[in-house]
Amino acid sequence: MSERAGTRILVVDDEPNIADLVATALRYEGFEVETEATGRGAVDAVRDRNPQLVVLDVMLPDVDGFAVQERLRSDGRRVPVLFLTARDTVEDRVRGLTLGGDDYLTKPFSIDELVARVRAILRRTQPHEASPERISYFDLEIDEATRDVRRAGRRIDLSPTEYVLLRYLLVNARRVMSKAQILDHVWQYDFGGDGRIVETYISYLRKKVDADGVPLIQTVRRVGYVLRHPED
Amino acid sequence: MSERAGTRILVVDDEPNIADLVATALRYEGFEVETEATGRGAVDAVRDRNPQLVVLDVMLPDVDGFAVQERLRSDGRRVPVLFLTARDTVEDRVRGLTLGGDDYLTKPFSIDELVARVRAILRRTQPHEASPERISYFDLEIDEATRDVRRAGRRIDLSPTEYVLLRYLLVNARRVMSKAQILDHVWQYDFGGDGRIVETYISYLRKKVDADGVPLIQTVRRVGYVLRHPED
DNA sequence: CACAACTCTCAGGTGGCTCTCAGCAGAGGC
DNA sequence: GCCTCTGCTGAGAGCCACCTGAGAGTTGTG
Repeated sequence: MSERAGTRILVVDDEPNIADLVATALRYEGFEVETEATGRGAVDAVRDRNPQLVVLDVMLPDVDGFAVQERLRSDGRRVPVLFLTARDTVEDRVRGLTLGGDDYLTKPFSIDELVARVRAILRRTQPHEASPERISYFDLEIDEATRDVRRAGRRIDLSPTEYVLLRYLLVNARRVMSKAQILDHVWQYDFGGDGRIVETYISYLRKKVDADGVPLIQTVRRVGYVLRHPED
Repeated sequence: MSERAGTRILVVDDEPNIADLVATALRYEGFEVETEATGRGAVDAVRDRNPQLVVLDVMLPDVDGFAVQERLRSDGRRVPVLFLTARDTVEDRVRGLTLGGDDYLTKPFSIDELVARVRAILRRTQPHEASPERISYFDLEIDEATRDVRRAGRRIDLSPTEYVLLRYLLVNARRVMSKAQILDHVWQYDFGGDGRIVETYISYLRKKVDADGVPLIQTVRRVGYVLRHPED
């Protein structure tokens, strides 16, 4: 975490709610974050502050995100970009993005997914930056690169939502997370339903992860859920 | 990757988009890349920087690519060249190129094909450069030199696109690749369609590659495709 | 010029994933 | 022990990602 203290990230979105949401989440992860609302401001901010990564909305009021990237390129800046796009804008204009270490995420996204992408990009561009590809607790392990999930060496198949939920619990192993926290991190930020969906997905996970072996997914009544060994 | 860190490549194209595309892709592979937009600039850059390989557009505003090559030869430079040509130009003038360690690629090309050619040339000219001609996973193997594809020893016939797609999955075995990534790397850079073509070609590949034996080409719903043994 | 190979589009069908809901079980308070 | 509240889980609806066969258009070849 402390290695991350010097890592500057610029977040560019004209919706203050989204910019705040993303900035807050990234600051909590230990990054230094600044926000901009316009393409023009983004170009200036990159010049001034020289961030290691830009989170960039494609739909901006003045210059669109792709133009901002080209501007940065022609400036000779090699800063990698994580684009935020609407679902229907994606297919056609995203071509070529994944070549240079850039990536994209469709709105609405989940915070945990955003953080995971940010980490993945920084891992590629700053290899010395310590942020492990493998996360494990007891006999449960996740490989971020291959999306492999293993319990005692045996491979487990998870759906996307199940995977993000388990990763969230694993990263916060031994810490009780409330249903509200889980909803905020794992589900898309515009999710309208209530916390009962978390119960459902916990149930799915238990069937797959805790099927054999000690149960690692624990309920803490009226508080939330933890990933923890019963005797730990 | 680290052996490649000292390998300098010069990219010469007067269209900035193409030069950027190629440079970005090669940098991502770990090469040191510089770009030039003119034949004259290319000759100077080769003198100054002494690259191990030149990627050279045949159609340049001032001196054409072949003339640049002759100029380099008469300078006593033995640097190998990968020519980029339009489909309808100069099929005849390109013949005989492969004798000198050179090669060519017709525009529009796919990034993965370009990278493969670059690797092949460097393999020939810098034999110590570690980059295997054979790539294999489980009982599936391909030979880059002969374009042989074998499953459990049995030869498999693939169309050009099928081959590039399979090679991409094979190089990234056990890693889930999104349709966007596949499109960016495997299809020609000017392809206008959407990701459904990937589904079609995955279907073709399955019929040929996974016809007998365990299915290696796996769908990860809402994420992408992987080449992976089911129990691995 | 006919034929074969290849690329790409499209539409119908299928199944996986997400989410809702209701009934049940277990924990904790009294 | 009884009651209430919280959480668990099976069933199922709806959506949409994906699969595949058919065919059109193009290019290469004998």
